[in-house]
Amino acid sequence: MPPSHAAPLARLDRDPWAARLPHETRAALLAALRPRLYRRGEALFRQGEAAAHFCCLLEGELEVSTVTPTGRAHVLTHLFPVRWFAEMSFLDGLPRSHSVVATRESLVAAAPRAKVLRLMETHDALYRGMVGILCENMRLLFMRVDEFQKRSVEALAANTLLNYVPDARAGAVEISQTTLASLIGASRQSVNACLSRWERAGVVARSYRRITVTDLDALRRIAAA
Amino acid sequence: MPPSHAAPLARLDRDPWAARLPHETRAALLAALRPRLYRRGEALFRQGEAAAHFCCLLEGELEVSTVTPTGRAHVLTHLFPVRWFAEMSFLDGLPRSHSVVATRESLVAAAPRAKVLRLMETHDALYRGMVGILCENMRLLFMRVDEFQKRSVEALAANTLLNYVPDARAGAVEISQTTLASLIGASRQSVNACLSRWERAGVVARSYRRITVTDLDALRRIAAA
DNA sequence: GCTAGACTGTCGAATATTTGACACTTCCGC
DNA sequence: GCGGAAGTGTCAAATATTCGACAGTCTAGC
Repeated sequence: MPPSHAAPLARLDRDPWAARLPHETRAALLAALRPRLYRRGEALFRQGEAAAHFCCLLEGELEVSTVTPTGRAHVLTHLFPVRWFAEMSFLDGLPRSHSVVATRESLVAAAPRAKVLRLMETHDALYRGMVGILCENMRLLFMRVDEFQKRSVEALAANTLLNYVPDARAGAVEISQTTLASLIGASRQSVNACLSRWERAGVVARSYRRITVTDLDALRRIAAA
Repeated sequence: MPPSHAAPLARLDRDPWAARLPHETRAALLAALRPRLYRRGEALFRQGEAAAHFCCLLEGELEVSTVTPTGRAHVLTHLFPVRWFAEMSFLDGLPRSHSVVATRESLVAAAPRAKVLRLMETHDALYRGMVGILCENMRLLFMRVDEFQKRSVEALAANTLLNYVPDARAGAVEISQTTLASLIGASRQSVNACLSRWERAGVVARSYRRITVTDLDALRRIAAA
């Protein structure tokens, strides 16, 4: 489905975070947002750049990644709409810790940092709201670290897949095996072998760039093991 | 060295975070802090409890851990003085995500949440300062996730050790191999084998509950590999 | 519609890691 | 000072994972 050009910010009407802001604050923030369409593969910003915007993904999908000092790129996670992001750099003013790239055509609304900072001077709720987003993301990150203390590809793949299921339609997670492997830092072959085993057991179905979860409970059991 | 009972909060004189607060704000926060001595093994609070305090470790060492739904305990990290903590639960008011236990006799100053919240109403710098701590810790956590995308015990152990070196005296990291293994989610035997190899190569020296790094550059090279 | 580039499925050999076992050491608390 | 709990060093067998290779499939973009 192509992103809607007519009323780009319309999707924010149903965003629970924005809804919790005072009416006037919310209106002021929305007025500062500038929507922009990104093509597949296009970068929103790169690791190391200065924080310049507070952003919201309205449609599409974004990939958050880092390059290690040695040059290898690691995918941290993917973002799905509606999702506010880039709040950490915004709040502490330090350079971006990650690169963000559109993995498909995506609609992103961005508010310039200077403008939002000025807004915050009079709208305290905006600052507090952003801290709320930060806390939420930090709790997710803690869960992520927890998952990594299981080292088997089986458990890691199951956990990662489960994290993506909420953003999937009908249990079909649109992710390549190669990317899934990169998310957990394993080789694509071992991930493939794992999925192959699961398919034989009737837990998932594989197809090109897509994994369909057919037995969610079984997957959960594998993830917990 | 036994914690000093005379002027427990004296160590905060040289804490850079507190120093950055406005004089009056800093004084008000310090007035709200109540120092308490914890014995080895004693818990400050448990995962799932309500946020009740904003805390600062003055002396000793704390262990941050979770219990997974299956009941297995995982060590997330250790805290060393001077270190403010418990800011996430404080800011979002949600239950503690981790348990915190003293691994040796430790001096901790804690300020009741209600009192600090009241303080924040008039001292905005306190709120902003706490958000600064949160951002800092989140960036550390991001680095942690990054490290986990290397899966070899060798690289994980090296990275973890490097993280602990700044808190060590003369390169001697006081940590049991068993705990190190739990930090990276590997078996103690493979960690031991790894350390044994490093010792033969002259990178570290092993002794009871202590690992002394003798060739920091070599360790860094291993961590990056 | 074609085609280059990306993704998948699978193999065997080479490594790395876990597991269970056992003897030994260190140190904390009584 | 002693006893028990916790930690260490090492082993061999069983598993799990990586790596290199190769043939085949899919699809975005021209």
